[in-house]
Amino acid sequence: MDPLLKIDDLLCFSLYSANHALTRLYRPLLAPLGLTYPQYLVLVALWEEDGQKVSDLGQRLDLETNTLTPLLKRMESAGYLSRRRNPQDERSLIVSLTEKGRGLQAEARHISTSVIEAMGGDIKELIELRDRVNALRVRLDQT
Amino acid sequence: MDPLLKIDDLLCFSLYSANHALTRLYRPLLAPLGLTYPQYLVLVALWEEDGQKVSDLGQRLDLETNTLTPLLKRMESAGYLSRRRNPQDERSLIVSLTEKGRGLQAEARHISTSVIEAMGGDIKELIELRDRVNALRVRLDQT
DNA sequence: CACGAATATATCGTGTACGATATAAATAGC
DNA sequence: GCTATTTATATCGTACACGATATATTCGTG
Repeated sequence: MDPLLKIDDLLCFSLYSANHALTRLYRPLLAPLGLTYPQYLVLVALWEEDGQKVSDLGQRLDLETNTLTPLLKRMESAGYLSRRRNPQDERSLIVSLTEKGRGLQAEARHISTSVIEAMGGDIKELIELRDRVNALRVRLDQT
Repeated sequence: MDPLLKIDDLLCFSLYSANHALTRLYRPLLAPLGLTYPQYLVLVALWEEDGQKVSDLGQRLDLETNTLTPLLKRMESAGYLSRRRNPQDERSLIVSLTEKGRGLQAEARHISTSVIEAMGGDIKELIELRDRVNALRVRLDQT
């Protein structure tokens, strides 16, 4: 049988499944903050640069507005960010951190540490894997 | 700033995003067959071993019944598989391929080829990446 | 300046994911 | 052989993901 047609042989399955495993790892770490894993990624993006447009976040996270709009509304309800129309262009929406949203960054350091530890702790190895997976992602997006 | 707190620096994000990119790659390939990517993975698992219990599939694919039950019902409606109670133990459900479901395996070879090509085509490199990602997944599942 | 095209976000429908809970069948102890 | 427990699947509620479509704002061209 084609060796690439067994479930454990598929790179696509290993990525699919590793992503699930990561979500499961993050869940209990983020639950106390009332955050999901995609919401956490939004926070990371905003900590890196506050006041982004929805389309900026979409580009950074590779998500469409049909995913982001309801997600951002939930985060707004939870008090982590604000959504305001851009006065320069009323079509676009500026997403900004609240004080509460900025404050979570301190907690996040602890989460990062836990995740890296669960992944094995070898930073050099993790960075190499990250770069390879990122390279694959870029290649796939070009298609 | 902590270099592991920038969105592009997170291994978790690269996996999350590569998984999305893969789903997008598979979508147009699977759409003509009326299949989603997780449904395709179920077929791959059944091509490898037909007549598995729902719990076997769950273990192989790392999914719960709350995900699999509706997914398998949709695939049954589409005529790709049958769901029958195990006569030896009426609690469990045996999932078996129909003729139609088995027949898709020929088409899958073409899909596999397209995907590998989109990934860059270097099988050796892909296998190495797969093994590394799988090792990470195993480590995460142990936690 | 009018109006069609382009842009930015929002809405809708379907399909995963998964925690929590429910239901039904089998098993273990007594 | 009867009941408590365990096991296997199913159901429910919430939250992504995303194709398709809608709405509102801006831009471009005559």
